[in-house]
Amino acid sequence: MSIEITLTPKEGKYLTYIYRKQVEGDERTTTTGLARSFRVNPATTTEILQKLAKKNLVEYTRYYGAKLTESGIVEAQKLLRKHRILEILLVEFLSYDSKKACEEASTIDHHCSEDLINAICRTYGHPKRCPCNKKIFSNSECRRQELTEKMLKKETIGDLND
Amino acid sequence: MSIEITLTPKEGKYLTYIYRKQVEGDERTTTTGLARSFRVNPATTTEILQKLAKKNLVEYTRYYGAKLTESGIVEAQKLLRKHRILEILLVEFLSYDSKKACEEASTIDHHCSEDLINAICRTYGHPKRCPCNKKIFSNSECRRQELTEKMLKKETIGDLND
DNA sequence: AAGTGAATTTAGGTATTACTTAAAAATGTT
DNA sequence: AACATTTTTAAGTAATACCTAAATTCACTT
Repeated sequence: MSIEITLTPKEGKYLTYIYRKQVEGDERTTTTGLARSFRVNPATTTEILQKLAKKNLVEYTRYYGAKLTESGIVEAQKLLRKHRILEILLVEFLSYDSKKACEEASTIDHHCSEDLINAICRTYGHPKRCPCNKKIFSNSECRRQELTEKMLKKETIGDLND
Repeated sequence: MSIEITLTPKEGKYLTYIYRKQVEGDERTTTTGLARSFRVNPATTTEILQKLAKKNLVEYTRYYGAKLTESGIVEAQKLLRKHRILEILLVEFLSYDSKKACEEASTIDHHCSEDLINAICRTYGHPKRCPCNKKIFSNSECRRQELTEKMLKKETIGDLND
């Protein structure tokens, strides 16, 4: 198994912010850009970028900015998947409008286990898009769990017929 | 409006623990009892009890123990409501077994807004019991929100008929 | 190429949460 | 009243997430 990556909530938020910037075509994310978005002092941003760099999630160049590494991209996509799957639950099942759904999802996404997200994902048939039409990245584990579930059901049915 | 009560996640867990003890008939909760349950040093427990006392949620007597105040009971019930409503979602909608549901609910209950909990509560028709049959405390705000929702719907229909 | 102004980083600091150990104090039990 | 146990206090640690002020680097202009 690969080495565990642990992220604090804020680190996660920075990571997904950088990811979104990158998707929009920005080669790098600057300290000031982050500082403005998160309404914090640039010094705070520098600190978090350094932590993300130490965890090998961003390639950080002093005085220049940061871009995600390969595993940074993977982590960001995992987090965005959590966020977007939650949005689906909120909109589809609880009738949230997509803006409120996004806000609420933001406060809990980091705390939700992958298991929970996968359970929602399976319930909605592995959706490919969130309510605002952004991509949801597929998760092989999630599909594997579904197969396991089905096999268990078959076994149970078998037992009943014994 | 009443003064805001803010609780850290751990303070919340201590509060609901004391509540449960009280329901079971225990007049007081001791430092050692808490320390054993949370697997921490008794000194840690003392500290948290003092903080809860400062927030007027427990009546804490040195060397004796703690019991909830009126507002402590209210807060504990709010937290337990969150926890139990989440359990319903996990069990009913996502097919969790009740043990796993409890574990997962514990990791997110504190972070869920009252709005989110109310939305789930309304979806399930203001359930009175969680999957393990524990009481879910009713919330007047939650029912009020439902009435508002219905009135908005009526208005919309009215508009269409204009 | 040097100077300047803006962006960025470093250094040092604060507050909060949640824990620890060790020593002091209170309790209750015989 | 003495002693063992429980509990508290005091002091300290580590992590998170901020800050200010000063130093550094960059980028642009002249």
